[in-house]
Amino acid sequence: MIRGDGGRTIRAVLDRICDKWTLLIVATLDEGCLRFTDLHRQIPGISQRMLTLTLRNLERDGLVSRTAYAEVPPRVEYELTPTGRSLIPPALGLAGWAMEHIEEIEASREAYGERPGAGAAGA
Amino acid sequence: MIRGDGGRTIRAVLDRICDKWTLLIVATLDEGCLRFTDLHRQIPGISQRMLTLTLRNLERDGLVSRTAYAEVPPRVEYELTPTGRSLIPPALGLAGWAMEHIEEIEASREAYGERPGAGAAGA
DNA sequence: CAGCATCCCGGGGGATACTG
DNA sequence: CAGTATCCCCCGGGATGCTG
Repeated sequence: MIRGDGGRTIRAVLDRICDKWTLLIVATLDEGCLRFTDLHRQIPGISQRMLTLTLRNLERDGLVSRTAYAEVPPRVEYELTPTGRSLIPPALGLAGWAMEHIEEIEASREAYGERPGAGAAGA
Repeated sequence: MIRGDGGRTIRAVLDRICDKWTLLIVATLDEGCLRFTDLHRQIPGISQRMLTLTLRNLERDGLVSRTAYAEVPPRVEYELTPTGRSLIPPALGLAGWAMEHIEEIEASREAYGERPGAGAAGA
């Protein structure tokens, strides 16, 4: 179950992969080998700072491999490791759920606040 | 696929359910109806502030229902809605992955830094 | 018991500028 | 091109205290 041994273990991993960008990067790398700039372009809102940091973490955790080619115009390619690729299916599961339910979630959020009696407790 | 329509839609939902506490709370509520204090105790690290806020968001998004009993010792019960319950399976998928791979992730993290040639680029 | 208000700090993370 | 370093602001989120 999700909470595992008191939630500790799972929390650790969840904290790691559930940040703002990790899943997006992993998902993007599902396409295959990509260079830094490619990733940067394919992931709209990300800053190169966060891209770098997140990639470093992913590399450190063994989910992504980094290959630098010592060429004059530097080229660095990022690719999912087998472990990283194994994250794709469950990530797809979550993404699937997200896509299936986003509309009712947003509808519910709209409705909220119109509540009879709900004091609309500030932001 | 994960990135959906350019990543926008999915990002929205992911940002919502991937925060530090949401999945833990949903997981805990999988047990059934729980009162505020019960939740507070079952989720070790959480502050009542974050518990309240996260519950409010979950309620707002229609994943959790809140029932307040107008009794003298106030009693409020939280329960997963059908939508909320539908999140359990994919969440379990992710949790399963986390449990299966946490060891190699932590091992990989240990190994990192010992890299031959890796300039140990500061923090 | 449930939970809102307030204070306050750390750090997540964007923008910008510089380097190999 | 692929980063790194710096500045700096914002807000996540813990601690505490008060109310119904």
